[in-house]
Amino acid sequence: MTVTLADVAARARVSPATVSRVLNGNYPVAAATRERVLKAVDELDYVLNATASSLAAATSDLVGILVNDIADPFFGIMAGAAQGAICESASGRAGGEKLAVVCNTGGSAERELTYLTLLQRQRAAAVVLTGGALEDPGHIAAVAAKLARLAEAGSRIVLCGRPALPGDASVAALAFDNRSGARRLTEHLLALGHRRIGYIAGPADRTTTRHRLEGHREAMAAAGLAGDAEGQERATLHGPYDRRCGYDAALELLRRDPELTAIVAANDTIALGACAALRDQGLRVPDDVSVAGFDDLPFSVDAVPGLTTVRLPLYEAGARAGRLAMGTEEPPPGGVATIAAELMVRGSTAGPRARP
Amino acid sequence: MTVTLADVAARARVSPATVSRVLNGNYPVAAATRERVLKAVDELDYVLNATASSLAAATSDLVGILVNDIADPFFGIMAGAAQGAICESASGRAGGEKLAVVCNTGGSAERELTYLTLLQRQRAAAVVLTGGALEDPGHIAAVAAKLARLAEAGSRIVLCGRPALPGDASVAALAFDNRSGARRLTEHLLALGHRRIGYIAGPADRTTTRHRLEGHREAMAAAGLAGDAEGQERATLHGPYDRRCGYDAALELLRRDPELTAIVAANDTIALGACAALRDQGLRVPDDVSVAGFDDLPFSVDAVPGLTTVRLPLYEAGARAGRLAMGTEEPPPGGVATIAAELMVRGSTAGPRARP
DNA sequence: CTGTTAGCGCTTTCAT
DNA sequence: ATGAAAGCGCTAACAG
Repeated sequence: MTVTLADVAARARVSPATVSRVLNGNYPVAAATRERVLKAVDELDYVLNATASSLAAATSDLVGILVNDIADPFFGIMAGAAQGAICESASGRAGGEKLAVVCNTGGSAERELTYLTLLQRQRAAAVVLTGGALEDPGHIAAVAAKLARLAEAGSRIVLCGRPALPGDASVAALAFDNRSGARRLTEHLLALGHRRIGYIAGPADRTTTRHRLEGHREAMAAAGLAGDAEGQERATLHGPYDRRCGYDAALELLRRDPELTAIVAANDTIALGACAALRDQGLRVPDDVSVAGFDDLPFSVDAVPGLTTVRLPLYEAGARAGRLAMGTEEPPPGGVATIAAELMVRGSTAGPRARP
Repeated sequence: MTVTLADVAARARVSPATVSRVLNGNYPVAAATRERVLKAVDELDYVLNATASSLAAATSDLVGILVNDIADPFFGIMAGAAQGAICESASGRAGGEKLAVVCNTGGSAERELTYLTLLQRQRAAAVVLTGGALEDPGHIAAVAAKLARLAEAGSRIVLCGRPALPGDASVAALAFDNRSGARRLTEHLLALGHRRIGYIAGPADRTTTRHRLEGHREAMAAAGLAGDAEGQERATLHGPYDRRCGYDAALELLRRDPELTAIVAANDTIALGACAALRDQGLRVPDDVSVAGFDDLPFSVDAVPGLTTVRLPLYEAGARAGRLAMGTEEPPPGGVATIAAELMVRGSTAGPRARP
C-alpha cells in the first residue's frame, strides 16, 4: 500500500542504504546513482517516514514554540519571526528542513506542561518558550525540571521575552527589560505633572505583569508617591491582557478615584480598552485623562489619539530566538541577553487638567 | 542512558506489552499491576518515545494547523480555537493527547507545500488549512494532490475559512460567505447615498480577496455603478492585508478621485490604516469619507470612530474545524458548510457630504 | 489479564 | 561509492 524506502531502492536498483544517503544528502553518492534514486522517488511519489527516521537516527526535525495566547499579536509576531528564522537556517541542503510549530498554552500552566511533555515525547530538536512565565512556585519547579530533562535529552531550549531560569545558565534567554521600560513610561507621566495615576496590570501571577508593575511603582516611589500599601492596591487592578479588562478596570479606577488624571496599562490592548471606557464616560483622552500602554503593537500607532507606549523589538527578538534554537547564533555571554525597551510618546498622554 | 519502556517493565516486573497497555490505557490491566507500572514510570521519570510509538502503531498524535499569517489575529483566533477544541476532544483517557500545532506559511505557496510535506512525513493525524487559498493554478493543483495523498494515508483534512476543493467532497470545508458579506457591506454604503466608493483589496491571488471584491462589485453593479473595466480598476487597489497597505492605498485612491466619499477595505487592518491616512490628510471619518472593513477583529469596535465591518464567527469556525479534525463532529452534508457573515454598522460610515 | 514474538521503516556501522 | 545487517523503542496480534 504505502511506498517505503525499500520500494524506492528496488526500483532504482540500489540498496536501501544508498537511498537513505541521497535523501539525507549527508554522504557522498555518485551523481548517476543519485539521479536514478531521485527519479525513482519521483515516480513512486515517495515521502520519507519521519517517525521511522527519527527513531533510527535518534533525532527529530520538530521545533516547538510555546506561546501564551496565539490570538495576541504580541505572541504572533515573535512566533512568526522565530518560525521564519528556523526555516531559513534549516533550508540549506536536503533533509535539513525543520518543522517549526507553535503551541498555544492559552496561559494555562497545565497545558504548558502538557505541551512540554508532548514535545519531549517527540524528542524535539528545540523548544522556544515565549512571553511571561507563570510565577506559581510549584509550576516554576515543574517547568524547570522538564526543561532540564529536555536539555539532557539533547533539545536546545530558548527563552524569549521571559526571564532566565534561576541558576541555569545552560538555557539561553532573551529577557525584555520590562521593569525599566515601565519605569520610564511612568516617569514620562510624572514629568507631565500627573500625580494621580491608576495602573491596570495583567494577570497577577505572570513575570511580565510583575516586572512592569514594579517599574511603575519604582517611578512612583522615586517621585515620593509610593503611598501606603492600601493606597497602592486601590490604584492597581489586575486582569487578563485583553480589551475587556481594560474597559472594566478603567471604570473601576475612575470610581475609586474620580480625580484620576492618568491611567497606565500593562499592555496596549488593555490601554485601548481603557480608552474606550473613558470615551463612553464622556471623558477625552488625553485632555481629561492620559492613557499609556506597553508593547507598541502595530495598531497602537493608528489609535486615536496615537497611543503612548513602550516599544519592544518583538520581531527581532523572535528571529534571534529562532537562530539560537537552531544553533545558528552564539548564545549571549552568561546565557542571558536583556532586550531594551523604547519609550514611544504619542498623543494619548499630555499634561493633566482639572476636570470641570 | 535514556530510559526505555523495557526498563520500566523490568522495574515493575511485567512485560513491555503490559507497560504499553497501561500507558495507552486502551486495554484492560489489573489495578494492582497498573499501580506498579505507574510507580516505576514515576520513579524512572520515564517518557514515552512518540516516534517509536508512531512507527509501531502507524499512527501519529500530531495535528497541523496551517495559517497564512500568525501575527494576524484573524488567523490567531481561528487557530487558537481549533487547538483548544482538539486538546479538549483528546483529553479523555491516557495517551489520547494530541499535539496540535500551528504552522505559519506567511502566505508563501512554497512554504505551504513544504509544511504539507513535513506533516505528511510525520503521518499527521489531521491537518487544518485556514484562511484564503492562493489561486495560482499550479499551486492549487499541487495542494490538491498533496491533500489527496495525505487523505489516502489516513490524515483527516479540514478547510476552515477556505472554499472547498473543487471536485473533492471527501475534504470537509467550512467556507466563509465572503461574497455575500461584502455585497451587503457595499449595499449599506450605497443605501447611505454613496456613489463614489474606492475599494482596497488584499493580495490579488487569494480566494478571500477575490470573493470580497466580487461581492463589492455585485452591489455596485446592481446599483448601476459597475462602470467600465478601466473605471473599476481605477477605484480598486491591491496590496497585503496590513495597515501600511491601507494607509498608502487610501492616499492613492484619494489622489485618483478627490471626490471620493467612501472607502471599503478588504479587512479591518487595512481599513484602520486607511483611516489613519485620511486623518493625516485632515479629513474626518465619517464626515468627509466613510470607511468600512471586514472581519470585525476585537480591536475594531474600539476604533475611533467604531469601524463598520462584517463579522465572521472566527472562534466558532475554528473550534468546529478542530472537532472535525478530531472526528468529534459529523462533517456537514456534502462536505461543505457555508458560514454566514454579519454586517456590523458602527460610526465609521455615514451619509456622504460635499467636502468644502 | 499478561507474556511472547514479530515487525513498523529507517539509519548506520562495518565490510567490500 | 555501495551493500549487508543490526537495531532504534514501541505496539499488536496471538497465545496462554
